[in-house]
Amino acid sequence: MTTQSPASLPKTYDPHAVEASIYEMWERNGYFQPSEDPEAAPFSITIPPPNVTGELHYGHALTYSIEDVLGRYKRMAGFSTLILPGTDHASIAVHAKVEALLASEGVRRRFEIGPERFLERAWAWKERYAGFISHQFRALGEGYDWSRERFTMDPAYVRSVLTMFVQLYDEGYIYRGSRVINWCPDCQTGVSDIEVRQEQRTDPLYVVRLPFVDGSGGIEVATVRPETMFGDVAVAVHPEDERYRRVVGQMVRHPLTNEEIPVISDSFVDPTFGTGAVKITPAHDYADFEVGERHGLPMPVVITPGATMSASTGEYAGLSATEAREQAVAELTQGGYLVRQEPLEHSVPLCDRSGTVIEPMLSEQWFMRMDELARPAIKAVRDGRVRFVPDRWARVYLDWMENIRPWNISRQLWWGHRIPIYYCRDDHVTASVEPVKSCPKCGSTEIVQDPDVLDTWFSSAIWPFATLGWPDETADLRRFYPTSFMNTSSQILYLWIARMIMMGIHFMGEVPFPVVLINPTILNEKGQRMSKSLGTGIDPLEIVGQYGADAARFGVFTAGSIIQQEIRISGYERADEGRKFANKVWNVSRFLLQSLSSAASEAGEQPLSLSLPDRWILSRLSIVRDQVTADMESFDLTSGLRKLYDFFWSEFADWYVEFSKTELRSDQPAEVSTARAVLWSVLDRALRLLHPYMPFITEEIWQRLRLDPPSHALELSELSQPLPPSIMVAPWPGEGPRDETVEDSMGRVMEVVRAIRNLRAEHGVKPQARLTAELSTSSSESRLTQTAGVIRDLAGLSNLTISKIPGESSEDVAEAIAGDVTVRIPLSQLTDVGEEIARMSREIDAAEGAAARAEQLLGNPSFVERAPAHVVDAERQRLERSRTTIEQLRRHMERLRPET
RNA sequence: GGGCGCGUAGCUCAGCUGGUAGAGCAUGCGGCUUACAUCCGCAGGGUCGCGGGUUCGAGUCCUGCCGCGCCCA
Repeated sequence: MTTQSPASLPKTYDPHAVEASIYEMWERNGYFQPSEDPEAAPFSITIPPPNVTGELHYGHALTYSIEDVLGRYKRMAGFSTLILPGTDHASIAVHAKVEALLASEGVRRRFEIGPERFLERAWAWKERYAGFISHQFRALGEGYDWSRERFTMDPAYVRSVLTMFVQLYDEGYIYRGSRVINWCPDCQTGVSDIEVRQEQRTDPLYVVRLPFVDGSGGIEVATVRPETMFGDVAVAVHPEDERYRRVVGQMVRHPLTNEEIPVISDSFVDPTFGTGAVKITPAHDYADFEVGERHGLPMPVVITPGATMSASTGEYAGLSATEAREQAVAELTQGGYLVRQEPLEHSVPLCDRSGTVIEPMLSEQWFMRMDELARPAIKAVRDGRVRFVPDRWARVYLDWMENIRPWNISRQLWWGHRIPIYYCRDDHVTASVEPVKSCPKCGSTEIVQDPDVLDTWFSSAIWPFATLGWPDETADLRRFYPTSFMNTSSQILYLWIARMIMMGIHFMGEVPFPVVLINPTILNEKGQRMSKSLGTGIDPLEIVGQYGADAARFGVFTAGSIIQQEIRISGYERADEGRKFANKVWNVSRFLLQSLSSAASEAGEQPLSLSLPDRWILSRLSIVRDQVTADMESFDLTSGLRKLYDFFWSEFADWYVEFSKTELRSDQPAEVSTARAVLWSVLDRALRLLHPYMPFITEEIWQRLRLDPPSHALELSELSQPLPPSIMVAPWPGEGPRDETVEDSMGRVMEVVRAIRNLRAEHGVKPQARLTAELSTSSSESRLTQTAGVIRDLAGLSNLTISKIPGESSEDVAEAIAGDVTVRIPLSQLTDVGEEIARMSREIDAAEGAAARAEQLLGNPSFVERAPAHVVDAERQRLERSRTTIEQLRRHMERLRPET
């Protein structure tokens, strides 16, 4: 951070010169840590932990900046604020990365080097990449408490996970069982249902005839996977299907295995699909597995974890599934069993992680019973103890929760939390957080631990309290649980949000957070979901490097509403807009600091004497303050930032700063010192409002601003000496004065200025030319006389006269009407009469249009009768004003015309 | 098949409980006006996807279609 004299600001804001040192200053002073003040209410967020191997893309900048904006706002508003950062160990993702690395070294499978060496490599990988994410967070300005950073494989966190497992095991929620699971042959592990995505494909459907053993014909079944026929144990038909009623109970001879299998009836069969008869392969199909269970059928596994045919398939053994399929089709054709084949559009399960086709496979795994745990979590959302923003997501959550299925929590991987289950030689099972040395049942010391690890999402389910120290009753846990807010993408609503709510209630007795903001999916300019691994992501550091962190944040908040389902980031236009905005803020501040430090500031103590423009900007700021505060509370962060943008640029810079130039030149010392105080305090308050969004530039300017507030400025800003050391810990601006009359008056003054500018532009008057103008109004002229100076300066006038009623002009004039004010400028100062007449008729056309519309509305009796009084009244006034305008302009044109 | 979101100016998007359509970028004209040319002033540009309906009045509510996307089965 620079500490030179306030007046020596460079002409252009350079984010890169200041950002790193400002962040370092915040962190060094401990501003990211929660205040110890026992009076301060807590506000806490445990950030959604990114994958430790991943890098953040620009979409993440939205998620994580939302947390930072809320955190900074709440901190300023007096809360003891904790934003706790961390990363997730991402079992499968790390496996994929490390195995790719090993492959490049010629190691084809992790099994070749064994778990110990593999884990060494995994830790090395983690160490190398973990720092990168925190670097990205810092570069974006996220004010997280790094002293409390957590990783899901930290020793303390591991203990939390094992404690969780053992308790759930002891309570009977976790059990070992054989079920058909989603096996990924590429990742070499099972994955849960929600880590599988469906893809529509068209494949040949083979219709195969299975002959009855008694020679009385056969039954036709259809399959897209003939290679699984080695695992067929039955043929099923619908119990009410008349076509097959007689054959239920008969045996058919399987053409590939030559074994006899029964025809059974089960109502799961869809009689309208295919032939209405289906082969049952319990070990390799989810639905067939359930049929197999219901009917007590054998469940032979015929495909190996490596996706090759198992030894039991005879000459097929060792073939890949594809090879086996071709060979089986050939054999069936040859034997005359293949009746026909036809194309079928169906959905194929793919591994979310690797994209490989999932092999449904009977396997022994650890499962968790979810229905009972889901019940209170459903209730919590129904009661509103957890609220979704936007609220439509509550239904998506409830739909899933109400149909929840057992969760396969074991993974055949090495990187992760090893399942704390120990077996002795006699297969006694012990669950224990601490390593088991001897079997508690038989005393055997031949103990082996279960080889599998837990699903990563199992460990993230306790993130909101494990990070705070659970199962220990830490001070942080007492103070900051439940947390205050959670936000994430819709994609992990089931994987993570639902499970956190269930586990929070189960272990802590309270929901983990009252609000879940589902932020929009960020798409790139082609409309693809932004993802580093798909190569569709933009590195936020690239944006920060090009435009600065504040601009990068501005870009992500203004690209679309954060309430939407998706936001498309097309190019860097919004970040560029943010960069320009930052420069605008910078230059307004630069002007102000120069004005404050100019020689005239030695004018001595003067009382405050607020002019109309002063009162106007103070009132405008009060309104913006209230709106931004409301937007923060309702999480409409896009709206809040837009309002600040408009205020800074279109009101403060474009109008008030220009007004103040006139006031600062005044020969009245009180006027000068008041303008200074107002400038200072408006900038101060506006910077504080903007700080959560654009933390760096606001800090950089505020550090200079705080050095030397002009007299009376602090009372307008509700601050007192000594000023806070950083804008981060300065108070959130309180309510301020609002005055509608003042806003209305200034609105009319601005309208007059615009009218004159418009007149000048349409007559092609050079900007340097100074004109004389005459203003007249039928209503009170005091606001015009009060602001004559600023009107003159802003409209480029050398002379300005103000009168009560428009009189007759002694010379030809151009005329414009701004509300109840008539503006006249002698035509001799403008280009020509023809131009003025053309302009007039355009004006008259516009006024006639407005009048016609109002007339039509007012001519409708039901409008006058039924519309609210103020709407009708507004139309009447509009009509009257338009008519006056038309009349006046017509008269004016009459006078001009004879001379043309 | 069920659910959800989107379709507004050339482009990207705002438009809360219904009351004469806005911003940024782009475009045209004029300007280095001592904070800013990363700027200033002025201007042009929209049958708010299409059809019905409710209403005095609909971009905003209801309904049906069309197109794009996401989620679930």
